[in-house]
Amino acid sequence: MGNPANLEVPAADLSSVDAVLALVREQGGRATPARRLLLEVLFETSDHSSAEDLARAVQAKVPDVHLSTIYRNLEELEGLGVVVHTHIGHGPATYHLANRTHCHLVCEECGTVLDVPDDLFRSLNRATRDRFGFAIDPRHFAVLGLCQRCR
Amino acid sequence: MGNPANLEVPAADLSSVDAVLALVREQGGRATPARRLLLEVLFETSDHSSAEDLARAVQAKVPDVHLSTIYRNLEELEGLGVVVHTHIGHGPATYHLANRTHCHLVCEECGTVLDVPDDLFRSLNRATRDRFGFAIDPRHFAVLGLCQRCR
DNA sequence: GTGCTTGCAAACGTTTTGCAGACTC
DNA sequence: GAGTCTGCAAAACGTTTGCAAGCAC
Repeated sequence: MGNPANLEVPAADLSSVDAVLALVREQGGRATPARRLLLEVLFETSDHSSAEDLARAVQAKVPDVHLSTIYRNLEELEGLGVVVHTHIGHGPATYHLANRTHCHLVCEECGTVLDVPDDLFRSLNRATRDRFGFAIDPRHFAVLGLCQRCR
Repeated sequence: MGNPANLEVPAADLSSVDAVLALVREQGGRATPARRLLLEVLFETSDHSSAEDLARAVQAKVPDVHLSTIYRNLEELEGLGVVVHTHIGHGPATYHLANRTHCHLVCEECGTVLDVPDDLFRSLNRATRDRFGFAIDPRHFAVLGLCQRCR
């Protein structure tokens, strides 16, 4: 209610890999090695990882997990509210655990990514809502511009 | 100065196709048929056109202009400050004459695109500038969210 | 054993690039 | 004639999909 972002995803239990796998099983899914490995990597990683990055990290543990499996699992986990993806300017989408989401400012010049709190967008959200009935989701797409150094 | 957006592009003379072609020639470029046709289409079109859309419109006049030529010319014209491109959610980039730029709100659910005035972003720009030294460019990427109907 | 999941290969949509010939100035 | 621009084909990029075999339950 006081939340400026609209999150359609239900809040899932993200306390551990096993908790997520239990949720997966509850929904009729299976606890496969590939899925567990991907979750382990997601729990270990904190920065902005593309599907390719995640695949590399998983493959460092078990080599023959295919990139398409990573994509399919990310999609599944996103539907469960476990994972969220963000588009950071050009280039590939990045994926995080849903409880680590935040907004991004990306420099068009040097590509620097600034992680910023949601509350920055509160007044924009109020304005778009009042004037257009539009509720922004500032986490899904980054906002581009010029960072301090490049201006 | 009172402009919330930072436009690196110099203000080009966009009064007519010929004015732009004169500018192109000034920069050592040439006034080719393909380039003239693309400019004509850009002057005639007002809505959000992808490179493919523009190619189709050009090809309706002269069939054998290739899509790669459209891309190359759009890139050139963008460097000259004549054209600007915007990313509207997923899907292809859209191109406009630089003097017709504006900001976009895009519904994640139904895809509706709302054209909105720059001044909506003024307070966000102030906040990112004060707190992070970051000057947003709200025209380059659309802001996603949920429109009135889909909420 | 049912049926979800996987690896692989191949396609996808958008954009970029290498090249030889054609055109503008 | 110098150098830009073109069409074409092919590649690049991130992502999705079809399929038969493989695994979780």
